[in-house]
Amino acid sequence: MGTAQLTAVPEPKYWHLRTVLLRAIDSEFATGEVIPNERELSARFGVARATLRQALDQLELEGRLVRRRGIGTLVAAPRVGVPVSRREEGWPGGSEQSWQTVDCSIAPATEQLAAALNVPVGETVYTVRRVRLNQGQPVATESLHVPDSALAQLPEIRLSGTAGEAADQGRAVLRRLERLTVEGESRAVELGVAEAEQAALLQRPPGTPVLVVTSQYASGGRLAALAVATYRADTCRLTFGETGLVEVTPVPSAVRTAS
Amino acid sequence: MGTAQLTAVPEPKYWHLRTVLLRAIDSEFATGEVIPNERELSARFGVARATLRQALDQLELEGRLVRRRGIGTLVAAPRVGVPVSRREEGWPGGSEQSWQTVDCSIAPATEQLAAALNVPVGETVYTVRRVRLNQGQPVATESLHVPDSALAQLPEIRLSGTAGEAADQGRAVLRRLERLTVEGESRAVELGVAEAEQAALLQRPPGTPVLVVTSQYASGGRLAALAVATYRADTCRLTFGETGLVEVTPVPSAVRTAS
DNA sequence: GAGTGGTCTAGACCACACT
DNA sequence: GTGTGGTCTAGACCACTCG
Repeated sequence: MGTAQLTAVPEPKYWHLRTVLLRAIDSEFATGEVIPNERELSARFGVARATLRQALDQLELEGRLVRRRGIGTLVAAPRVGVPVSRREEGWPGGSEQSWQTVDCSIAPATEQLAAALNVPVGETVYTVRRVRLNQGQPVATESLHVPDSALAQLPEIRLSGTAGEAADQGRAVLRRLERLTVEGESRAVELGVAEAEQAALLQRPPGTPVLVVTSQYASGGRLAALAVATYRADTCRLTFGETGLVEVTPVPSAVRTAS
Repeated sequence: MGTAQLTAVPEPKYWHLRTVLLRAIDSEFATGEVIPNERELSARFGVARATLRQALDQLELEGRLVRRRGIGTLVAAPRVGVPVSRREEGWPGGSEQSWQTVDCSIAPATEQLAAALNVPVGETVYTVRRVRLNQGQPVATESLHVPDSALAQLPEIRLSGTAGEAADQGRAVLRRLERLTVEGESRAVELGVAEAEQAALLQRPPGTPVLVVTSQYASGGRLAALAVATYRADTCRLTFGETGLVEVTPVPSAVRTAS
């Protein structure tokens, strides 16, 4: 008991390591720089590689590190702010260049989907899949579900190009949606992980943490469309700026006052 | 090459395990039920315990499982929808019972905080810390930063009770804020991890994933307050319902059409 | 081929909750 | 005390990127 009261609260090694590494990457490394490899770091700190990796896992979840197989571990760039609230961004017709239609499928509503769209089971539902790009990199995927009955009052659109192509069909659905007057929209955000399909579109391995944004669009007193978008949690900060009155501050994630 | 094309894409074991376990908890277990312990599951599936734990980690991140030391691993309840957009919820004065003031500190703005609030370094800033409760359980913590200059035009409030108490002081600041007319607010959501202080308030271990909500409130053409709230990512689904026209659907997280 | 991160193993001990 | 999840170890091999 001679050395008592040292680290009276035995904080886990990996958590302490995270703190040490966080300070290091904040002060000694620049964005995009590679930090020493895992075997060297684990040796330097006198821990097993698995323990060191636990610390790196945390920092990666926080978006501070990026690990690339065969390359190394890099200091991540600050997260990019991605607007999701304004209709111009989330709804077809706005800054179109940020969304890119992948394909479209037509199928009768499953029980689950029918309940979410508030339509009878078996009703025809269009599903448009899109990818959102930011500076050339995919940051989100989206599945936009539109029941056929919501499009019924809208004029049909015939495409000039090769009809029948999946992506073209998706674009046709989007064009018709543009003519819809949206009276209300509500959104929900939660944490999820990307399954194989979405992970591939995001160019990330399965299990990648994502922010799942569920958007409901109301028109004519009913639910006209349901969008489920998954944003890369490591690189994205979702912004809901109703009014652009105040510029978005960088990231005061750990704002502390000396109390 | 006799057994070729079997599992041509060698999916990691832990990912496959996750899929199997997910199906199991969806079909064979009820909310709150404990699933077999890790040592038994790892034996049953013929994998090391660390590999099994990797699968459980994923499911816990998705909010499907809750692990309690000394107890076991339980099937988690569906995430609760937590409104964060409407002023009545996030701004003082609304449904007061959901937020509980912890304490308040007064300090000159640090460089970082000054930049975020757009005030000169050293200006007096009130910081009110609150905890948001949902059905008795803490779901979020918040630090609300208010520069003194934003309160200058508001009448002072003298408390009837024991003045000087930290929580009372916080409530006094909140009461004054209620009288402020807010013209604009913008929000950002990103993924983070809870540090020691916040983790304790949320009754979770450090490193717990959280959804960090940064809110800016504008008044009189300037930034009047900055709130940084951390919501438990495992139990919360943040809802941004501008208009309550459409009820929020359960969770169509993996809505798929047979394509 | 050399170096990197990703996966997996088979153990060990600890902290905690119940009985 | 017994059983649970939490941490940690010291290895091994694989998949990928590069020169």
